[in-house]
Amino acid sequence: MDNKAISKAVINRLPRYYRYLGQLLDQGIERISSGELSRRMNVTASQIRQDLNLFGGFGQQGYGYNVAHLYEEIGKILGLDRSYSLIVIGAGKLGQAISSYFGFEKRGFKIEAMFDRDPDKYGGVSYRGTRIHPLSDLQEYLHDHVIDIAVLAIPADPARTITPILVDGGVRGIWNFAHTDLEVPDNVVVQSVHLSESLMQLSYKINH
Amino acid sequence: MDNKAISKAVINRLPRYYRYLGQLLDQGIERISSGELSRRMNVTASQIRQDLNLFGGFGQQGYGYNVAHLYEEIGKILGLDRSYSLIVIGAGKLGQAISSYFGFEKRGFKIEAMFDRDPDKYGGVSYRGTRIHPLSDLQEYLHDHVIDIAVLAIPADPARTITPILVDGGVRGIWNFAHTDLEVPDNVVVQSVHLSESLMQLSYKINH
DNA sequence: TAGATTGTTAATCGATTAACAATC
DNA sequence: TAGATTGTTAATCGATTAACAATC
Repeated sequence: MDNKAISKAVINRLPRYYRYLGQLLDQGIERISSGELSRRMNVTASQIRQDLNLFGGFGQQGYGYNVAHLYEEIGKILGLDRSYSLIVIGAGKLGQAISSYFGFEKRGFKIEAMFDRDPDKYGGVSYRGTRIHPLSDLQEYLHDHVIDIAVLAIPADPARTITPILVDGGVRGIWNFAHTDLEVPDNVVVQSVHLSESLMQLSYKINH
Repeated sequence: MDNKAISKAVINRLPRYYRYLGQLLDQGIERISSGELSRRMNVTASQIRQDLNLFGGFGQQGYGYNVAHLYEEIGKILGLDRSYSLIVIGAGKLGQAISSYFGFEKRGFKIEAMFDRDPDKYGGVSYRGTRIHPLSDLQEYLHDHVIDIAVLAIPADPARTITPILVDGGVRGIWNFAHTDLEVPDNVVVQSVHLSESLMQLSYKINH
């Protein structure tokens, strides 16, 4: 699947291809050329062909790309052909927002449990009865359950404190919403969403 | 302030510099060399010097950079030396999470109002008494108030529908959490946070 | 002054775009 | 077949890193 080395830039673009292909699929469009997709996505056709070709010949000369096939293949590359078990650390508003977002579950990201320092405070907030455990039970929980991804929806300091517990507990990936970088060993990946940095980039753009 | 052209890559890094400098400031550290900062941030010293030099000589040979001064200057470049009026469209969990995040207000991002198709549903959810208006009042509201930034915490379809109302209403920037691209004229900027794409990037990394 | 460290140029690396032969 | 469009190489562009003279 990953014959040639895939650059970070391409990986960042893949989910957007996936989104547009999903839309085309919904519209009942069967095939698409790099030129037409280029017009819709506002990227060059050349880049589309370069990107897609990294994964092997999905296209066909004179025809273009089969939407359904390409959608499925990109889904596979992104790892969306399997499911993931998640826990959410932090049952505040952000943790609730993530837990209650239906779209993630649809894609195979299943939230198994939530954790909070103060689980009583958030009685009944979670979605579909996901239980909120006390944070002190985290280590034991990870000992008893196989968890692929932990979502950190807590402040920076506790996020740094909890990270080693997650790593020791066998978590493979951390989706980090805390305003801090995290140190993890090579076998664990971190994907950060720094909301305040995104907002600063917006304010920069407004002023320039 | 912006003598030389500033690349997108540098802008994306600025908030991270700002965060680290803020930490140094909290730790009472007065000066920092590009070498020491490089060690802490895991980037090359060369890149730090290149980046910071775009904005004019903040450093001093043989000394390094004055933390407080550099922090302030980067804040100015990011537009954090002024305040912004915001509205949040969508009073669901995500809209609530954003509205109730105290850090934004501290940085001068002031949430003036929230809007929802169904404002009664979310009675009393907002932070510090920010009022939730019916979405049907949006146009009139924007006529009567100067709003810098609109936050879109709603699904893709309504986000596309509402965008022209925001643009006509004089909004300067849109912080977009909807899973869609938005079309806006040149005088309006869009900063998107595509959470589902971020999660897909994480799943890609876990599998490769 | 001597040492440290920046500012800045040059070299390298990587990513994007252009072009066109291959081929469906 | 002729036309369309990919796959892929080469050219360009941009971003990062290395190196070192300038200078505090």
